[in-house]
Order: sequence, then structure tokens, then C-alpha cells
Amino acid sequence: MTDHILVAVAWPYANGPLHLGHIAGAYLPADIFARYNRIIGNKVLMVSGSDSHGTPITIRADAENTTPEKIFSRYHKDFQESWEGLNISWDLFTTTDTENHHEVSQRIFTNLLDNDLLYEAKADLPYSVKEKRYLPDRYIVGTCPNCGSENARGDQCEECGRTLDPQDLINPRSTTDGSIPEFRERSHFMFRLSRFEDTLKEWLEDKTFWRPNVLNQTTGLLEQGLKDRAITRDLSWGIQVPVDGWEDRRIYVWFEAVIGYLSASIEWAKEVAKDPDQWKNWWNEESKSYYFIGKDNIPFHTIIWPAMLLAYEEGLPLPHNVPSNEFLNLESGQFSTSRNWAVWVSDYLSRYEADPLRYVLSATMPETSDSEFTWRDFVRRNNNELVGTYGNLVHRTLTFLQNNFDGTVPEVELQKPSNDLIGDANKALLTSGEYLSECNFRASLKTAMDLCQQGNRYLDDREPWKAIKTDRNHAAETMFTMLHVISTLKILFYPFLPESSQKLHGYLGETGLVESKGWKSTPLIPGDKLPKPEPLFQKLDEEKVVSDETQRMKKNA
RNA sequence: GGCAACGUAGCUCAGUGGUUAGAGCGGGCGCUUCAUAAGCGCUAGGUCGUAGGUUCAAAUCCUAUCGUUGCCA
Repeated sequence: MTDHILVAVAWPYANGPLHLGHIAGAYLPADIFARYNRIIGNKVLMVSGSDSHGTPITIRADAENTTPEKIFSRYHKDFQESWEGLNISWDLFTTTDTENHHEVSQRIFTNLLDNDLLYEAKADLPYSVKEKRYLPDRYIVGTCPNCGSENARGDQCEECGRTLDPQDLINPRSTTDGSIPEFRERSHFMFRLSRFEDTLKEWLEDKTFWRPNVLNQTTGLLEQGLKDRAITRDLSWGIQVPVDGWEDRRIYVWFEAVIGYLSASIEWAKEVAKDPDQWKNWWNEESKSYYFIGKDNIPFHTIIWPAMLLAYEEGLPLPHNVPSNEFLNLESGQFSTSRNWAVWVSDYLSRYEADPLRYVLSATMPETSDSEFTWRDFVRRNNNELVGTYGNLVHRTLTFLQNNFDGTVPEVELQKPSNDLIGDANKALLTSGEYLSECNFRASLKTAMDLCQQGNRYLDDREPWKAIKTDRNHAAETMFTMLHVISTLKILFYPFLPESSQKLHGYLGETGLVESKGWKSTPLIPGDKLPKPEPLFQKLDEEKVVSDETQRMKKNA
């Protein structure tokens, strides 16, 4: 049965380049999941885009004396290059600055307003008399009432981590000109989030398969009770509030960014599929949506966005699963764009291949708790696991076939141990596929790696390099079995390592795309002559990589 | 401050009530030579953050506490 699967992925904030934390947290698992679903025959729509609005981008633009457009375009380009280099298989990666996204966001806003799901409320907001405008919370700095730090921002104190309102600050002043802000009463639109508490509770009842952290956090928030939230801001950069007299205000970025999932689907239908209604295949009650995000984004995707969907239109599917990951750390510290403590994707790709990174990040994916990337671990996993266990298994098999069978797939009768191994390989496809459909990526990858070890053990046990001298049929049987195992590994690794699987597909004598062959081992035909293989992966010099990369990071930080 | 998650071998991580707690890497020993000095086997190493409690039985459930992380106020 064919399913329509929406793979919706967090919108990266376009105020800095992508680093490995982003990839391990959301983009890689999403890509693995999308590739798996396509290869088993499901119809996948995978969308996201650059989040181009929000205060940090305007702050940065001001600081560099340029425009927000220039800032987000710069990083949007970096994102595009990173996706291409890492083989992240988007159907559409757009931005929130498209006409389409503005139009869809405003339509939803207007619709909610018409249905009395938005209302006006007043609040005291910081106003700069000098600049004649209301200032974002972050533009106010002052002394933190909690820890006394003198440079606390109006939204949060970076020193003690406490979240703040600008009114809380002692000696508040504007970052733009140092003037002292006044607090003036100002109207803003609120979203009636509280209305959806009961419906959301019901919706969650059958979500027992969600990751515990996601489910518990969501039910916890629902138990506490939902509060209405302000969804407009005094800004000039963003999506205009579509109400007369509100021209100087914008829809708050968290509210419109999640709408991107829907607007990007619509844009894809129009611009890519050239069939404006096609997006509906992924936005009806039979379709399933998966939202790949980091743990900092959980409530937006399990409460606010579902509530918005309920508010907007009947029949739009709420998230089927939100397999949020925890965080990836870097060499015992948190990834930090501002402190430049990161491994940037584009920088990585200038020196190394995509598949080793995809492998290492998959193997250490922070599915259940924060995990850690270190360069030493990266090299060791590359050398021991990719090169030593998987790559070498493929290479020793294929070169043996070249050297002793002229590269020709032998005709054989299979005996017990060989049949057992082939049975195990087929079983691995089932097990691994089940893991993937449940978003258990590490477990799926381990299934593939375990089969590699089984293959290596079988080869050592059968010793075809000895058998070839005394019992050619015995060696031939070993080779045929190993070719089947390799052909299975090619599929098992495909969602994780698309480039090397495609390469191996070619070494096994196939010409088309590996993903067109389905989630099963491609059969080997006796008599077929296979081309001469090259190693799938390259070893790295552990000490050199570790010292080079450590120096590079320390120099930049 | 509230909610939630995490704290398990030197390192990176599995394991959520039941035989002597697991894997990979790293350490030690051995086998093998087809293969990118790759592969395979054996072995050492842990009072499962701490303190109480429930239970015939707890890493696993409960309470408290310390530490880390995310969200919210």
C-alpha cells in the first residue's frame, strides 16, 4: 500500500551557517527517513526552508550596516550548498520570504481573526522616544535583577540564563542609541491557544509510540493549562499584519515560520509539480506527517502548530509523529554559532566526503539523550567501521571474485551455512526497515553493521582463498553468498550512505539508480561479469586529522 | 521557581522489574593473510550519580538529593 508521507523539517534560522549539530538533530534523520520511505514505494514530500525573519537577523543587519535580505540570502546560499554536498534530498527547500509564504500566512491570520480565534490585548512595551518606534525585547539591555550582570538583554540574561521581560531590567537602555526606553501601552493580537487544550489532549491519547521526552513534555504542558499567546510584534522586517492600521507591525516569527510547512507544500505543488492541487495529497486525513526537529522546538510542533491547524481548517492532519532529537555536543562543549564553536558543514565538505559524516552522525545520533561529536571518534569510526568492517568486506569479496572468477557471478548450489547467512541478510532487511519506519535510526544502522560482521565471520570461516585450490565449487558458493550479502548491505546502508550505495550498485553490475530497486537485495545473475571495484571508503590519518581539526577549532573560537 | 529528559566500563553509547549488567572503540593475548597492516576469536575493566523506600526480585518503580540539558515563568 502506498502512503503519502510528509517529511517536515525544522526551518533553519538564516543568521549563521549550518553546523553538525543542526545536521544530526534534524536534517540527517529526516533525509534517512525520506529515502527509506521512497525506496519502499511511499510518496514522500520533504520540505523546509530558511527562516528569514526575526530579530537576530535585523540585529545582524544593523551591525553590518546592511539589509536583512542580504543577511538571510547569504546563509540561504550556504544552506543550499550544504544540502547539495551532504545529499539531503529535499523536494523543496525554500524561504519564508517568498510571496507565497506571505500570502498563506496572511490568509491563515485573517481566517483565524474572522473566526474569533485572535483578539487584541494591551501590554506595556519599550518605546524609544528618540527613534519614534517600539523596540524588540532584545534591543533593550540593562542590569539583570537576578544575577547583577550589566549586559542582560530584555528577553534573557546570558550570564545566568534567566528569561526576562524588558521591564525587569535595572537601568534599561536601548542598544541602538543608548537612550532610556519608555514603557507605553500597545495593542497586539493574541492567539486563543487555550481553546484547543481538550482537543489536543484527545489527539495525544493514541500517541504512545512517540519518544518519551516529546510525549511527556507535551502532556506536562497540557496539564498545566495553555495560555493565549501574542502573535504580533513591532517590527519592520517580517510578514505584515493584514489588518488596516497595523501596517507598522509584523506577524511574530514563531507563528509564521511553522506555517512554512504548509506554504512550502503549496509552493512545491505550484512550482515543482506544476499542479497547484497536488499538495493536498500530503495534507489530508489519510496522509502521515513527520516533523523532524530539535528538542528546543518541541512545544511549537506538538502544541502550537497543531492548534493552529485545528484553528485554520478542518481536515488538515495534525503531526503523526514528532521524532525530536536531543542535542549534539562538540568536543565536550555545546555548539555555538555566536562563539564560533562549531564544525561548519560547508567547511567540513571542503576537506572530507559526505558519507563518512553521515555515517558517524547516524551512529551517534542524539535520539535518546545528548551525544557528542569528537574528531577522534569521527576518524576511528571511519577507519574501523566504514573502511575496516563494511568497505573492506565489500572490497575483499569483489577483488577475490575478480582474481579468481574473472569477475563473473558463479552458478552454485547453496548449502546450509550459506543459506543461513542469506536468510539472515533477508531478515536484516525486515528488522532494519521496521526500525526505520519507527524512526529508530541508530538501531537500523546497527542492523546493517551487524550483517557486515556476520559476513566477515562467514568469509573467515569458509576461507575461500584456501578452498579455491582444492574445491572450486566451495569457493564459488562462498562468493555467491557474499555477493548476496553485499547486495543486501547496499540497500541497508542506502538511506544512510546514498553515495557509496550507488557506487556499490555499479560494482554489482547495475546501471540505474539504486533507489529504483526497492527495499530488497538486488538479485545476482550467474554469468554476469562485474566491473573492477574501487574501495568504497578512504582511511584517514587519525593523528593528523585530530591535530589539524583541533587547531582549526581553537584558532576560530 | 515550574515542567520534562538525562546521569551505566578509560571513551562513545545500548539496556525500563527477573538468570552471573551489554555493544563498539581503546588496553592485553591469540588465530588468519583473500582484503585499504583490513578480518576473526578470547580476555581484563562497572557497588548502573548519591541516600532512603516498595518488591521474593530494581540500572529499571517511588521519594529525596546532587549534577547536566531543553522548554516555560
